Amino acid sequence: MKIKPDILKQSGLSITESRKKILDLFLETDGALAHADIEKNTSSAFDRVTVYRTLQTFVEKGIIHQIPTTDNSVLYALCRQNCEQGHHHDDHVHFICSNCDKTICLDEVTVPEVKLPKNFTKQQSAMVVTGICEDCK
Amino acid sequence: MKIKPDILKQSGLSITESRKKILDLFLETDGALAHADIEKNTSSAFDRVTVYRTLQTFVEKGIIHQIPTTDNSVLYALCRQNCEQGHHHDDHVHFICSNCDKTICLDEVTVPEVKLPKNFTKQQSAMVVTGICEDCK
DNA sequence: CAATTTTTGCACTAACGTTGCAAATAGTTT
DNA sequence: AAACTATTTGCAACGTTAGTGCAAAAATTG
Repeated sequence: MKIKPDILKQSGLSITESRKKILDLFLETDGALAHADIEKNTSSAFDRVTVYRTLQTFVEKGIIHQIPTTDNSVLYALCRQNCEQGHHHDDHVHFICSNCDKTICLDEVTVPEVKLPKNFTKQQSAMVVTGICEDCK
Repeated sequence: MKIKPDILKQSGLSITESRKKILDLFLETDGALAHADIEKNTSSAFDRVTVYRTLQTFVEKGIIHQIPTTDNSVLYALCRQNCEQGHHHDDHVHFICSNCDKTICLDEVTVPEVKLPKNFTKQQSAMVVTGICEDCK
């Protein structure tokens, strides 16, 4: 398990209550978190705006990444593995359970390469699989 | 090119001005459309609410599908190929151009299969690639 | 073309996200 | 450790986006 202040310090961020708490939440949580989840889980200890700004900052610094969804919600997740030192791999597959609605980073499953049509250049790719997770089976 | 009334009729929908117009838009457009694009392109001929409801209905009936994004916007697209008779394939890759911001359905590029960890069951999968499209090259 | 069903538009409400600015907190210097 | 500087936070206000109930209008049915 990583030590929170380290993650923040390595990213050149001041260490504040909200950042520690929100980072904590990510470290404790299996799946991905939506803005609303964070507000709920911090029992509104912080202002909505702070949460927005913290998430924004974390994304900029590469601490968390965003997960695409089809339902107008933005999800954020921390990569567990191989993402220690600032540079960030979010090339793994995300899994959304249609039963419990949790979003899980499948760190072991890498997004496969696809052959794009001529004259298309790839920068990034993301993959989301929906289905039933191991807990709901 | 498909004939609009047919698509509507086949889905068991009444044929109305708004539905024809919005369906038209999708048939004319290369890429995906956001709610806002539709309002703009119909020059506000219809109420916002009508647009929302029309899109909802189209998704339910499998005429259009939603595209996952990371930026809190919902995009809708019509499948060009192999989606005639009600049943719907949205198993192709979506491409978002980081230059012109258009979202394009790569109907020819199928989402590759991935091997999920034990006890995960797949229902659907989606893949989004960002990069530079053929027009911006 | 009249009766029934469906769809539309309006008004209202709710949720989400952003910005400016003053107060508070964290980092830095001596 | 105190004083200074820089950063971050919370509040208030604002704007946009999305959803609902209900009466009017349009479409379908016979």
